[in-house]
Amino acid sequence: MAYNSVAFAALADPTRRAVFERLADGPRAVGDLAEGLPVSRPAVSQHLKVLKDAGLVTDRAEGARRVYQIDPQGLGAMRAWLDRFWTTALDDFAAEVERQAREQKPDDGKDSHK
Amino acid sequence: MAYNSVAFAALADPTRRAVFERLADGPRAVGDLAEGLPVSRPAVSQHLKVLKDAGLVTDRAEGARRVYQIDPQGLGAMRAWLDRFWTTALDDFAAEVERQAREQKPDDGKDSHK
DNA sequence: ACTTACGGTAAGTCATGGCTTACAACTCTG
DNA sequence: CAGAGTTGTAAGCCATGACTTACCGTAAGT
Repeated sequence: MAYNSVAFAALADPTRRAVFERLADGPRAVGDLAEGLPVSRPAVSQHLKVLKDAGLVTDRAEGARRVYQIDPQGLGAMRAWLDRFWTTALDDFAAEVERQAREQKPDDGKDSHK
Repeated sequence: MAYNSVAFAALADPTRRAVFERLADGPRAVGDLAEGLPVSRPAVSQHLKVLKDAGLVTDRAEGARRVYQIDPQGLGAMRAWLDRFWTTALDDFAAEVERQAREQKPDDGKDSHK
């Protein structure tokens, strides 16, 4: 419930989004994620902690390595939050278009014959 | 296209999300939005600029006042971005559950030898 | 034209957080 | 057991950004 509040902050950082996008190809270990990214491995480790706290990824031990993968939980919370505004946004947008149309031709009575 | 990159950063801030949520009730003016929030009016104005640049709100002049409302554009971009990971996340999650189940009872027929 | 209301912008302060290097803990291999 | 490989954490530096007050432009009312 309180997940989305941290989730948006988690995905706000470009580097963190890059890490998250890499996880879209499937589960990966930390060092594997780090190489190719323009930041150090500890930085990636810190980013993964933030993503984990946001409920966006999960981690499991695999020998000496630690494998991370995308967690549907945080993702679902964000989708739900956005959907709360989706219909409202569309309604407001439609109303705005209508408003502008009335502004364009104020002579309109009731029936526009063409 | 490049909208979602700024959109997540825009919704990362709690105050900005509060402003955005207030807009869910319908279009409002700046001063109207400001009162009730724990920050000054210029702060709200700055937040609205960020939300506007992110394609999350639109503004129109209404006399001396400026009315803001939610814009479907940025919202749609975010939904699209999240949906790219949604199916992947569910697949990975299902695979993880399956993996843990195999770990619990290694006598299963699939790969019982090690 | 003067005054009031509304809102965007500039300048400056201060906390947040992203990055680095250094170090500690843990696992596997020889 | 020793050494290499893999990862999390601590400490410190520094850029970003959220907030404030002060100011300016614009629009309506008298």
